[in-house]
Amino acid sequence: MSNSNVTARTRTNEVSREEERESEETACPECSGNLVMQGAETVCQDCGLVVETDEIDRGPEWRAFDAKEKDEKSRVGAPTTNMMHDKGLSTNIDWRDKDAYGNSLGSNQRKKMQRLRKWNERFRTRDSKERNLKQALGEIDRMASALGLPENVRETASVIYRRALDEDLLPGRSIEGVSTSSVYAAARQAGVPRSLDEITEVSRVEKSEIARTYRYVVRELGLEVQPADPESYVPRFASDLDLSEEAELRARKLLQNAKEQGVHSGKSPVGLAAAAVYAAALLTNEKTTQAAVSEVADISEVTIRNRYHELLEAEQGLPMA
DNA sequence: ATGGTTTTTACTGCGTC
DNA sequence: GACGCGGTAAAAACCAT
Repeated sequence: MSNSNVTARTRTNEVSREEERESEETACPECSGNLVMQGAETVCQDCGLVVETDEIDRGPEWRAFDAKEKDEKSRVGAPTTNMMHDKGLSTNIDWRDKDAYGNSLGSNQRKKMQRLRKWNERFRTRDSKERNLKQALGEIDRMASALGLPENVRETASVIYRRALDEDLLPGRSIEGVSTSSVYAAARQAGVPRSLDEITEVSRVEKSEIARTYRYVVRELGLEVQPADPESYVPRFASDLDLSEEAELRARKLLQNAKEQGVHSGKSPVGLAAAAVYAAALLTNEKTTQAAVSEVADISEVTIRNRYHELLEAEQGLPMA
């Protein structure tokens, strides 16, 4: 250690100690975004709020006046660094089978060292997974709030991601892609689906990759995601279009009806929902255009037309509900 | 890769305000 | 004339094989 480390520094005051304890929470108090260290400051990744400026002083609290005194008073190792994910605190075991004096080890010792290396490596990769997870969770949170998804969806998305990580599904796939897929799957499982297009809007990866990764994750994890229920899109579309409760109910009926008759197999759920909403608006004499529905549902007008004809036809076949 | 199905794009004609 | 709506043909996207 160099002599410059020996300079006296003031002790950390009580206030910053208090802050330190509180900042163990990694969420930003303002927007609950991720916190990151930038030099001596802890700032929020999302809103830029500076949470903590008063960094703990990690220098020695004593002074030494010569090398001998320093050796006596020193009781710590290398300074911590932010450049390594674990701040340089993890253990490294040399690959050489030599002891501290450079002598070769006996065969028993060699075996022991091999075992130690193995385990040390295992714990270290666990650390890297933790870090990976942190980043992914931040992403999941960001996307979920951008999509207006409730807390429990983020929860399940995190669980899915964790499982993917545990099953070693990550190698070869981007963190982004997998976390996006987790959000997509979680939203569907929770009955508040978002279309792939909507997901793609807020993700940093392309649609094709999301779809591919999503399929992969679902398959490998044996996730049970039934095809999205068109009905679950209805409330959102209806409220986006300022339609009445009545219209919303009407749309649901239309869909249930269609479901019983099996008209909807193979058609995109979003298209069905959009068509039902449009048809319902018509039936309740509320003002909407195909263009408007197409807008909020991200579905072409043509598809809406085709679907809503089918819906009405199905309605004819059955007694009015 | 291929073929079948669904969705989208682009365009056209009709009626209404 | 612009707008909403309906229809069509061809292209594109998607899916299972």
